[in-house]
Amino acid sequence: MQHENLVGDFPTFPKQLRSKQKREALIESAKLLFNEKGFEHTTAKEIAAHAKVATGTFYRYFSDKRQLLMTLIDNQIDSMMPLDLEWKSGDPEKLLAGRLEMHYHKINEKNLRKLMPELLLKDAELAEVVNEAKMHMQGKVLDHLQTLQKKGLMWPDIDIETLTWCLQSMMEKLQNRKNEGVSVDYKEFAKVFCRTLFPPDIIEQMRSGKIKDMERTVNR
Amino acid sequence: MQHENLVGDFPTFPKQLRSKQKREALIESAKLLFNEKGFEHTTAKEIAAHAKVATGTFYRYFSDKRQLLMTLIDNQIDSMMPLDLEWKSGDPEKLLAGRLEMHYHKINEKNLRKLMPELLLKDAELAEVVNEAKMHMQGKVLDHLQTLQKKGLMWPDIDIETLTWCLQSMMEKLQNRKNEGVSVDYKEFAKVFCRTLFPPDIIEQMRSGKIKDMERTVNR
Amino acid sequence: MQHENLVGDFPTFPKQLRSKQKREALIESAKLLFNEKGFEHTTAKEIAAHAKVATGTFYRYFSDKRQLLMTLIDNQIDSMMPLDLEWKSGDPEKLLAGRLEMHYHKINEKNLRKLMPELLLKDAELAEVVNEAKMHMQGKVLDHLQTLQKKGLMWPDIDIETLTWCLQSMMEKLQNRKNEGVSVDYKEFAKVFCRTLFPPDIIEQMRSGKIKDMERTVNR
Amino acid sequence: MQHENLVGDFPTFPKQLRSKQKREALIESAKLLFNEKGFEHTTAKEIAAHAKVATGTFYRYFSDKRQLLMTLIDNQIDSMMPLDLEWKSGDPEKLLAGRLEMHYHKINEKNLRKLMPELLLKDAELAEVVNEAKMHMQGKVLDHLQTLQKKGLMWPDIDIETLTWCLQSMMEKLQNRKNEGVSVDYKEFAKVFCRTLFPPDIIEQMRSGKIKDMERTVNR
DNA sequence: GATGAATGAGACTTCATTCAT
DNA sequence: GATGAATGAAGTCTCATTCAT
Repeated sequence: MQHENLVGDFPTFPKQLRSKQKREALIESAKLLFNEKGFEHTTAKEIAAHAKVATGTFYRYFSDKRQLLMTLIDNQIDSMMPLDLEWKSGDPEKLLAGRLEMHYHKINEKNLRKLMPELLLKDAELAEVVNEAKMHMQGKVLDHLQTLQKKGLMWPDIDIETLTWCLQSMMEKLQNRKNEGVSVDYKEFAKVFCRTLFPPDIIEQMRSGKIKDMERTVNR
Repeated sequence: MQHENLVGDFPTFPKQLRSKQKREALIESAKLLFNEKGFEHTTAKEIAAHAKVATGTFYRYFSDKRQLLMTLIDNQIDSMMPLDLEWKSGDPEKLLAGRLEMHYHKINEKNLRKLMPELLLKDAELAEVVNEAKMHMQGKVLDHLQTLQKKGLMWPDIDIETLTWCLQSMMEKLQNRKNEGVSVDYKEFAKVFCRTLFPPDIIEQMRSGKIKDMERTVNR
Repeated sequence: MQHENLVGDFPTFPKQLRSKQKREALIESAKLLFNEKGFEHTTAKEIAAHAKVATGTFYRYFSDKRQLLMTLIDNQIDSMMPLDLEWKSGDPEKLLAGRLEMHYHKINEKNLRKLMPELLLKDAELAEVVNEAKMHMQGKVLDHLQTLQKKGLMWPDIDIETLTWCLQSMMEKLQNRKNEGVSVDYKEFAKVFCRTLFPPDIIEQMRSGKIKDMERTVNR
Repeated sequence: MQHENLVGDFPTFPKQLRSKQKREALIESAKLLFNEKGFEHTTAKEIAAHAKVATGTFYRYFSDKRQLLMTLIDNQIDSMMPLDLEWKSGDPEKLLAGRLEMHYHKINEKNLRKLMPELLLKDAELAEVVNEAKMHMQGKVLDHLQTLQKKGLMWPDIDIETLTWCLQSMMEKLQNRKNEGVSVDYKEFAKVFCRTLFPPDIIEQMRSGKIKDMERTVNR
């Protein structure tokens, strides 16, 4: 039969495809609803309904609500990428402002937003997963700052770990702020961040192009 | 007997006293359990049991769990006092380090800890209460920094609101960190904060005593 | 002391008096509240509060809520007196209208009103008490009507028991109606009742005074 | 097989069927238990247990106990149809006796019995629903009696509204009586009702066939 | 696989009754 | 006796999860 041939063109995929779509729909719905009403106040039934599948179907794809949350967080962790801190020559404040904007743009596309805070406090396994990811990022940022410090581009007497932590804290808070719907002027934040990171003379030099290739130059 | 008379002056409010104690016990238990397992995962029954009273007694003192939380937060809000920023002459980093230590010491005595994050996102009334408090504090800090900026003690080209926000963010995060049990080296944080606030030459002048009475000096 | 003498005039009564007053207050409050919100929806605490005594005091005077209800009903039963059916000469409709009015006036002074219906259905003991009272009244009415029938004043072929029951039913319903606040025109009801009781020629005779002493006369 | 096709025409709505059955079971259980122990003393859990479903299932079909009661009453209201009063020629007492019997037979098949009295007094919405139904019926009866009065078949000087109310009251009481399990001799009641409605000469005429078609005759 | 009705444990809350003061 | 805080059993209702179709 012709019909069968037509169908045959997608031999076994349709099922798997539909499956994947349902899974995705569930994840999307969960993300949306968790953000809107919080994990505890979102019911499995609601998620299923929003994803236009039956309640029972929920449990075909996820062993339980918690597991769905885990999945969500797994997805999100990628988005918790560290801020790109590859300094190029030029005005560091402008550069950073641009980086910040892009960073948050990327993040907010797949953000779990307000979800995590309380949850992490109660679920050891969850907390560990997230923490590991944070550590990893923190490490990357740390490396960078250390390099910069070695090159003499940063305050020499500041503890890099503390600084890293401060940076990340502000980044997280900034993200919260965005989540709350407050518009953010990246330029101003970049200014503050730069003051925290670099001594004023270095900023001046960077701005005037005297420090061209920050990756290699050490000129103090 | 005279003693009896003396005692008689506080005509033994046993009921009221015990009442207050029970109320306190409930509050303490709630604080503990909320922090341990989170608001949603703590039941009224548990709180009552932990406070060694009957379930019904819980409802004598609080209309429900949420109201108890409100009480907790009310208590805590006082502790969300802004950091004391009255700059005296002397090394600003040392000064700030001392202030930070004292600030967090005070706060942590009555801390709600990990409680709030998720909750605030969903409960409009709650959020408002807390937000108002935050606004108030932010206002105080803002005033201070504005004064300092006018006196020419701070970076002249930085947006004070942004700066205030950054400071407060870091303060909050620092508190979180303490809550997580990580020990904090206030000195290092003070250093970072000072870099963010003051240009290096000013710090130098403060340190060397050239700026003696920061409250009165205006050297623009 | 004079004062003691004055007081002494009511040597031990005051306590008992106050006691009685509290008891009465409780009963009154219960009557009021039961009528307003129903037995089940009235709490012991409310009754006590309304009577301006402590909750515990309630249980000094009544072993429990149910017992208070029993007391209420005991009081009320007296008021379930049968309608006075002593026929005098004169217009029977006018006579009956007056009797009806007085009857309901007396009843409504101490009425439990809407209370009983459902309650009686569930509490065997309660039901029995009330039923007994009803029987007793029914008996009285029955006697009267039988006498009237023997005298030939009533429809001769009607079953007196059925008639009695009908009368009482209407009386009860009439009371309900009053309780619901509907104003009642006793004259009209009297007319209907009379038609039910007496053949038209008898009514005519009664009206014209031909039947003078209904207690003794039999003139058919 | 043909049979299978035939069955296929009612494509076996097993879910919906079972659903309906559960709903019915709940309603039946509620009716039974409400009558047995009263509304307030019956718990949702009990109803569910009696209907052999889980507690939660109760709440699938009814938002709460009260709503179930509403349903019950809705069902019952149909049965509160007014007594059929279409008079045909013949002995009016016999006719009425037959009508009464049939009327109560129909009603008692789906009776809520002792349920309503107290409930109606407290639940405004409930009371309204029932009252409306009553009004409607009262209206029908009223119309009939008015017609009869205009035709000169009834006591001319009696207020039809009062009479209607009396009739309905007795009807309701009669129903109560049946509910209490007392057997009822409809003949006797019919006799009383007829005396209340019709003057004796009319009854005589009806009986002797002089008033043949009561729907058309007007002998004023 | 999909469906959604069914389940029942457990959270929340009320209130009759007791009891220490 | 009086008080009213305390008790805890019991009712209401929700929702994560299962399971028959």
